[in-house]
Amino acid sequence: MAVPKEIIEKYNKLVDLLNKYDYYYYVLDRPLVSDAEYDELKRQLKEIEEKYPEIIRPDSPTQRVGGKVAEGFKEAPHRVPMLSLENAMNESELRQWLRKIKDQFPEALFCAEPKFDGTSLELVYENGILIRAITRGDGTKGEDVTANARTIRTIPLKLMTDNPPPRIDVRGEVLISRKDFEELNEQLMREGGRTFANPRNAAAGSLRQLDPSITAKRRLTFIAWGVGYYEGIEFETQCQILDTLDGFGFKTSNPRKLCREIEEVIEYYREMEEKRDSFDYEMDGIVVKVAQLDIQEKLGATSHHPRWAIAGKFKPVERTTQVVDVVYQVGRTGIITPVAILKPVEVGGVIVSRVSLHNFDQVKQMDIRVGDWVYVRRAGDVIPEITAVIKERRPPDAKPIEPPDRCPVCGGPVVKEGAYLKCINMACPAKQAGQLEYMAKVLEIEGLGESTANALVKHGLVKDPADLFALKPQDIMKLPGYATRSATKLYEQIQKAKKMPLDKFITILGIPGVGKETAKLLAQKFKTLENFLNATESDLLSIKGIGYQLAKNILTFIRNPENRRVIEKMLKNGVEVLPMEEEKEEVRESPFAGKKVVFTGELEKLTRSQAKKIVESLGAKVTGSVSRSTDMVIVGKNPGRKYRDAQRYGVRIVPEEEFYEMLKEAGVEV
DNA sequence: TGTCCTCGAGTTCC
DNA sequence: CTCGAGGACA
Repeated sequence: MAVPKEIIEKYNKLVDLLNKYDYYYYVLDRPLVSDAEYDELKRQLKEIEEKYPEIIRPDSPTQRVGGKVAEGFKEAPHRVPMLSLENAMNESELRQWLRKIKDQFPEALFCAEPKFDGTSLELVYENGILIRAITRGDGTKGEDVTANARTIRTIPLKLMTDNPPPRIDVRGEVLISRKDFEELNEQLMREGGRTFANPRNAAAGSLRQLDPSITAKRRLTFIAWGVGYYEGIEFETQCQILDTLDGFGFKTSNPRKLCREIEEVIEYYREMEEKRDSFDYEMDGIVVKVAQLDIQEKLGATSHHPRWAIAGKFKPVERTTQVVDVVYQVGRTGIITPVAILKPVEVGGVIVSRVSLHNFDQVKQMDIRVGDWVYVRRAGDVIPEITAVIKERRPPDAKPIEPPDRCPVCGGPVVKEGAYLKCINMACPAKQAGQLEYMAKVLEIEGLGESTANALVKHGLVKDPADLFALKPQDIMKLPGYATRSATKLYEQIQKAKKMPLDKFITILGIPGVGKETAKLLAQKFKTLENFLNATESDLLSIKGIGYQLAKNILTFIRNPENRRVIEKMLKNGVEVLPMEEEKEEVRESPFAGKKVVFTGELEKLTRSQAKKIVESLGAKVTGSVSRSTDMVIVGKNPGRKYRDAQRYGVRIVPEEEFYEMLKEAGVEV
C-alpha cells in the first residue's frame, strides 16, 4: 500500500524543521522554540515513523540513537591519511616556524584557530549524507564509530546544502565540556565505576562505547577544523574550508583569525592562552595553518605531519609523573596528612614536586601507590592535585600507602576522626610548632614563620602558647641565624602583639572548630575573657552560628584545667586582652554595602588582600566561593573556576575595569 | 531528612 | 583552592 502523499509531505517538513531546530539549539546555541513545542513535533514525527517505517529518512532526528550494541569496532581506512601535528612548545618555537614559512613563501597567510583538547574524528559524507565516522587510529586507518557519532547532535546527518559534493570527509574534534565532564565523573563515582582523568579521556572513552545509547547520554560535541578527501568541490584557502563547513551546519573552530604578519599570530597565541580558562572546552594550544592551499601543497608533508601546520602549545595544566615517596605531615591540630613526593614536573609554569593527598580515605579510594604514574593538574588555581592514577602503568613493585599507627613526628598514639587521622599527644612538637605559627599569623607577628617556629620548639624555648610571650632577646639569640639585631626585632614584635582584642585571644587558643569568624561571634557575645571562661552550654547555643558540636568543643576546652593554666600563664606573661573594637559605623552608600563579593583571577593594580580590605571597608562581605547567594564576582586576569560558577548561577560578573569604576564611585581611588 | 551555605584546616611554589 | 563538616532552614 502506498503511503499517502500528504503524509510524506508532512513527514519531510517535520524532519527538516526538527533538524533546523537542532542546528539552532546545538550548533548556534540559540534555541528557536520552547522545549515543549519541540517535543510535540518530535512526537508527531515518531507517530508517522511508527506507522510508515518505509519512509524513514536516514537524517531523521530519531535515527541518531538506533543501533544495537556492537561486539567491537570495524576497521576503516582514511582516504587521505590523518596526520598529527608538529608541536611548538612555546612562543619562540612558534615564531621560528612562522619565520621559516615566511622565508620560503613571503606571500603566505596564516589561519590561526584554537586547539581544543579532545579526540579527532573523520566524518565521511557522500552526496551530503553521513555514511561513516572513523577515529584517527594510526592515521591511515581507524575504528568505525558511525553509530556513536550519529548520536552527537552537532554532527549533521545531512549537510545543509542543496547541492552537496559527491564526497567530502570532514575532520574535527569530539569534545566534552568541563562542566559535563565533572557531572559525568560525579555520576560515574556514584555508580561506583571508574572515573576519567580529564575531559579528553572522557570524550575519547565516550566515543568508543560499544553501546551507542551510552554515547548518546554523554553530552559530546563536535567541532570541525578541516577536511580530508573531497571531490566535486573546490577550495582555495583554509578559511574558506571552515566557512563552507559553517554553511554545511557544523560548529567550527572559533574564534579564528586570519593573520598576515607573524606578530599577529603571536598576539593571537598570547590572547588565547590568557583566555583559555573562560572557554567551556579545554584548550591546550592554538593551531596555525598556512591559509593558501596551493602553498600547502608545495610545502607537503613528512611521514608524520604536514609541513604547513603547527600546534602552538600552551603551558600544560596537566602532566603525568611518578610518585616516588610519601611523607606524613602533622599540622597544628594533630591532623596527619599524607603528601606524595613526585618526580618533579612542570605544570602550568611551575615545577611541582609534592602534592597533598588530603587524607587516607582518598588514598584508599584512588588506590594510589608509591611508584604509580599519576596525572597532576594545576588549572586556574594554584594548588596542584592528583586527578587520577594510571593503573595500566603501575610497576609491579608499587607499594601501597598505609596509614601510620604512630605519629610520625613524636611517635605518640593516633586516632581516626572522621576522614582524618590525628595525633593526640598534647606535647607533640609538630603540634606545638604549628600552633605557634598559627598564633604568629593571627597576631601578625612579622618574622615568625615556619622555620623560626620549628626552631623555637626544637630548642625547648616554647612548649605552650604562653611561652611565646615570655621570650627574651637572649633566648631568641640561641636560635641559628639570629643575632642581636634580628632577635631584638622579633622580641619587639612579640611585645607589640601582647595587646590583643578578645576575638584574637580566643582564636589563638586553637579550640577545635573555632577560627577567626567563630571567635568573633564568641567575643561579641561575651565581651570579656572572664565571661567567656564562665560560659554555659545554653549561653553558647544561643549564639547564631554555634550548634551542639561546637558548644561541646568549647566547653571541653575551657573546663580543662591544663588549658586554664595556660590561659593564666599567658596573662601572667603580659598578655592584655583589650575590649572588642566597636562595630564599624554604618557605612555610607556604596555599591558594595551589604553585598556578598567573590574575587577570582589576578587583579592588575591591587593584591587580593588589599582589594578584600577595601571592599570590606565599604560594607561588603568577601567569601571564598560562589554560591547562589553571591551578589557579584570580580574577575581579574586568568580567572579560575569561580568565573564559570558565576556564569552558571547567573551571578553578576564584574570585570576588573568596572570594579575600579565602582570603587571610584564609592570614593576610593586606586 | 535533605539541601544549601559558611567556616575551618591544610595546602604549592618562590 | 579544595575538602569535610557543622549549622541553618525548609
